[in-house]
Amino acid sequence: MNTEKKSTIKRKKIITAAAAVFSQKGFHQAKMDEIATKAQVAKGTLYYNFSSKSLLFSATVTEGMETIISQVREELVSDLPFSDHFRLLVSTMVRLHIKHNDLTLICFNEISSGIDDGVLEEIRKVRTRFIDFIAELLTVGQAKGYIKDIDVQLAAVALAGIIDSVCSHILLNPRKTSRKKAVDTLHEILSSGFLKA
Amino acid sequence: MNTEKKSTIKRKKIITAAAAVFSQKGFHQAKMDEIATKAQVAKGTLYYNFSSKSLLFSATVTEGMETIISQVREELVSDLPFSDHFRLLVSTMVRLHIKHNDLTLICFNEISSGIDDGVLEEIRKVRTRFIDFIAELLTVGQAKGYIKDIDVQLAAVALAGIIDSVCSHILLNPRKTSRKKAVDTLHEILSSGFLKA
Amino acid sequence: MNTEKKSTIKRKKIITAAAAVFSQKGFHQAKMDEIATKAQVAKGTLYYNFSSKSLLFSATVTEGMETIISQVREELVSDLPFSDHFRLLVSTMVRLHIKHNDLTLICFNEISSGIDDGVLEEIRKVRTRFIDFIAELLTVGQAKGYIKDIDVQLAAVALAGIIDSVCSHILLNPRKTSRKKAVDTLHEILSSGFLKA
Amino acid sequence: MNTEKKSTIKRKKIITAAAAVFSQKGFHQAKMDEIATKAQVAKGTLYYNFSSKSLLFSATVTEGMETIISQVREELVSDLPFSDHFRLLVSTMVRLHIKHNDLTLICFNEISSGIDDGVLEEIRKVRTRFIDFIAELLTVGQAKGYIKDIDVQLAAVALAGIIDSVCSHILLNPRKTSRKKAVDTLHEILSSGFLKA
DNA sequence: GATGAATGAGCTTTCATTCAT
DNA sequence: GATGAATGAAAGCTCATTCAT
Repeated sequence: MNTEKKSTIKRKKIITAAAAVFSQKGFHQAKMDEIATKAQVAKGTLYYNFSSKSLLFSATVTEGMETIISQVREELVSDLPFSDHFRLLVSTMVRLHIKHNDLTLICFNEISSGIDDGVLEEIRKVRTRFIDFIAELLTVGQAKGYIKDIDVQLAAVALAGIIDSVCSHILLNPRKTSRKKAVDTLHEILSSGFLKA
Repeated sequence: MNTEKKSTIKRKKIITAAAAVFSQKGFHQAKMDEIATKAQVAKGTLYYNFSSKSLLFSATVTEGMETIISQVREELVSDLPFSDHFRLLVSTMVRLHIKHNDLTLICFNEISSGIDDGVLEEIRKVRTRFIDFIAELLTVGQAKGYIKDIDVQLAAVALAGIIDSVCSHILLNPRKTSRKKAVDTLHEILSSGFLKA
Repeated sequence: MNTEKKSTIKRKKIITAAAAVFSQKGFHQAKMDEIATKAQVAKGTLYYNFSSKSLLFSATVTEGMETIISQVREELVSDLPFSDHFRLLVSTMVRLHIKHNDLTLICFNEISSGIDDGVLEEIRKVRTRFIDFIAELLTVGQAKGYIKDIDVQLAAVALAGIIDSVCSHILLNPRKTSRKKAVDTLHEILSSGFLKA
Repeated sequence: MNTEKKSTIKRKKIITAAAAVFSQKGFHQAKMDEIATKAQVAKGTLYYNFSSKSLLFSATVTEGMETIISQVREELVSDLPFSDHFRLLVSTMVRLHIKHNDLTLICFNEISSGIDDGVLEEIRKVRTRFIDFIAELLTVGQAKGYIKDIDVQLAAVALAGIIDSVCSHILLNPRKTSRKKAVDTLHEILSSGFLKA
């Protein structure tokens, strides 16, 4: 038991370090050396726990995204009337998106960059997993009669994209754009679109 | 005249090949050897025309995006009534986004991954340039009284993000999602939002 | 103990190989491949131990020169009367200069050729270190009343130069010039100059 | 005639530029591009006049050294009594050595650095030519009864080495060492050696 | 005679991965 | 389980040289 725990702790240290480095540098620019140093572990230990860089990346992303999804789920449990609930959804997603910027960056931007095909597939699954989760939320909204009768899958993709884009913009231009204003605008657009009634 | 044309032609061949390889493989996985082969020039010629991989990347993105912007501008000249015009805007952007998938992929996804700082800055400028262009279109719509009084900059970011996300989805799941349906859904969302009236 | 020794041994093998190749080919013409082959290690091992070619060069020169200096110092310990002692100094320097031709060649000839500035500075320090060592010997001679009252720094530079030049000449024309004759002539010149009394 | 002159002028411009660049950067670090730029000539023109970099180097050194030798010869014509004449020899050589530092640097320091064998041979000849010239001066001195009966060839090598070394030292430490003091010390050593009478 | 765009062999350096300890 | 010295394939980049104009 002790031994197993010890190794579990090391595994976590590695994943945490990996998440930080991967998100900061991107897959190809992240070096196993740096991850090992940051995790306070010898390089060999990385390979003892994950058989390749790609697999470490895969594990990092997958586990991280699971965490985010469960956090969103937790925070959305509420008894607010729907109009407030939709606003909460938007602001929660923005907050968590920014908080876990490392992972979302990886998950939404590093899709193309020439990683092992097998691993790429894994990353896509994670992304799909996230989209499905959003679609699920939208379906609930439709069932309750608040959300329009549109293709939830596509709508989820659109929602993820719009939030990712706006959050990245906030992080890149923190002076020009306040988070509150961003949430307001997002909420406005997502509620009733661009056009005047 | 002939000499000048010749060098221009070679430059273009290189840029074209670079766009293809960069978008397919991402910056770090794209190899100068492959670009050279695809452009049917010697590797040295790459460096004779662009002093580094980063600069070639930068030139590829910048020139490509300029092309896209001017194409959108061209296609949007029309005398349609506004409701149709907005639909045209959406469908045009989707079409061109998909057509120039190489460049949009690079431009919207390769922002983080450890490229030279100077070049990164350049890429950001290109992205900003595109956002500004969209914002400009939205401002015109506001002036004509069709578009809501929202922050155009943020709205442009949102618009770019939503289109990018949906187009990537179409390309990744060509069987599941037809382009027409995607445009319809996008138009619906962008016109009047997710919520029932 | 064993582990430490092993890495030390490899380091030494590399330095030895590097000294041979650098002196034979000069800094720019020396190839890391050749040094690796000669040291019987993989090229990566060179970089594992020395972070760049320049630094390997620097280490090679510095460590080598230290060795020479301590050898000269050892061999000069003697109780000979001064007149013999001065002859011993000259012949010892000639012998060691020729024996360690690799290093002296590097140290006195490769000063200009476009190496990293930082490393160049290091090489200059080594050279200065050697000159200072000679100056120290001359100062002792002055204290004992045998050596003229001249600027020891300049005299040391002159002494190093004359010996370097003559030794190179011997090595280049081994048939024409015997080492004994060279030492005799050097001793004559250094003792009482070119001019008749 | 006109055409020939024109090409001669270009040849000279190239040689001048080459001397500057080679001496500043050393053979391997000197780039044909830089020489062409400095000579205000297209790169092809370099190859039109000199079939390779090595040959350009060779020509540069040879022609330069010829110039120096004839300058020394000119300046040494004098009717001074010998004691003054020897001092003049030393100070003249120092002055010209420093003035033509480019060439002397090349000629005395770039001998080893992995240039084409054929060219290396050429450079050695130039060096020998210079040594022979000095030896010739010494022989005259011996004939006149002022210079000791030592091997003139070796003595010339020694003289060249000592002057090269001291001059380099002056150039490297211009603040610490005045040229006058250097000439005085050199003259003292070369006249009557290091030892007290 | 003169040019400069084009070439490609060859170099230094990086870094994921392995394996003896 | 854990380590880190050692590896070597692979990549970006340089630059002397060529040749069509």
